[in-house]
Amino acid sequence: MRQKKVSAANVTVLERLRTAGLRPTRQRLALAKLLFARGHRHVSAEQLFNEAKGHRVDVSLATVYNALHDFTAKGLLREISIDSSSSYFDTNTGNHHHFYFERSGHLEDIDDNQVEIAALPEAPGGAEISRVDVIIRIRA
Amino acid sequence: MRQKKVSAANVTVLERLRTAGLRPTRQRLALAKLLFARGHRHVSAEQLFNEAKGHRVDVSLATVYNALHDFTAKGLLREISIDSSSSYFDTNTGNHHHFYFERSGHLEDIDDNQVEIAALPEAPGGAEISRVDVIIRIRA
DNA sequence: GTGTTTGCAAAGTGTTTGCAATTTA
DNA sequence: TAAATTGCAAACACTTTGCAAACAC
Repeated sequence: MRQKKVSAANVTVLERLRTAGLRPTRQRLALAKLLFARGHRHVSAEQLFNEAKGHRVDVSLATVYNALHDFTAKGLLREISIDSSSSYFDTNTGNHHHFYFERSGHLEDIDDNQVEIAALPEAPGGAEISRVDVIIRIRA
Repeated sequence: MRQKKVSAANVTVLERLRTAGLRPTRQRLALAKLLFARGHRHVSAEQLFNEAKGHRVDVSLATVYNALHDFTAKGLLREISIDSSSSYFDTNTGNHHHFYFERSGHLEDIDDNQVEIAALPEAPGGAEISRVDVIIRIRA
C-alpha cells in the first residue's frame, strides 16, 4: 500500500519532469516530490535541502540549487525575492499575489481574483509588462 | 561661489540629520549630500560607496552600510529588495510604487496616484497592513 | 557511447560584526 | 569626558563554479 502510493507519485512527478524537458534523475524526482506533493509552497534552497535530509534523500546543496533553478527555468517554479537575505521558490506559478509577514518573513498566497487593480500607468516607451506583483506587507 | 553652494547644501543636510536624531558626522554629511542632492534615487551600498570615492569622500564601505541603515531606521530612506542579489535604498520615502526593468535591474518610481487598487483582501486575522507594494515588471 | 547531471570543495558576493581609535556633543 | 561613530579586517550567509565521477538515454 505504501509502495503503491509512492510509486503513483513517482509516475506523476516523472511525467512532469519529462514534459518540462528535464531528465528525471533520482535527485530531481525526490525534490520534485517534496515540492509538489501537496498544495502550494514557498521554499528556500536551505529549507528544501533540510527537508530532503529529513526524508533520507541523499542530495547535495549544490544540486538543490541546480534543481530549483532548472525547475524555475522550465516554468515549474517561480522565484520570489522580497527579503534580500535569501530567495524563495513558489510552487504556484499562476497569477497571484502575496502577503508578506514582516516579522517572520513568512509568505502567503493571495488569489489573483482577490486583488483588483483599476488603474495602472503605461510602461515607459510602451515596453511590455511581464507581470504585476502586489505585495501586502503585514507588520505583525 | 562654489564655496557658498556647498555650504548651503551642508546646512540643509545637516539640519535634516539633526532633525532625524543622527549626529552629523563628516561621513554622514557627505553621504547624505550625495543621496539627497537632487531628485529621488535608488542606490545600492556599493554604488554609493563608489560615488563617494569619485567625489574624493573618504569613507569606508562599512560606514556606508551603517549610514544607509541608520538613515533607513530614521525614515530618511526606504529599503527595497526586489532583486535578491543586493538591497537598494530609495530616497523617496512617500507612498509610491515601482517599475522594475528585469533585464537591467533598474528601478523607476511610479507615483501613488497612478495606481488605483479597487479591491484588496483582508489581512489574515485582521492584522495591520504596513503597506502595499506594487511592482510592475518590465521584460526589456 | 555521448551528453547531462551530480557532488564536493573552493571561490564569490553582498553584508555584518568586533573592537580599538577617533570624533561629536 | 561620555557616548556615538568610524575603519579595518575578519567573519558570515547565501549562492555559484570547476571539474571529475556517476548517470540517463
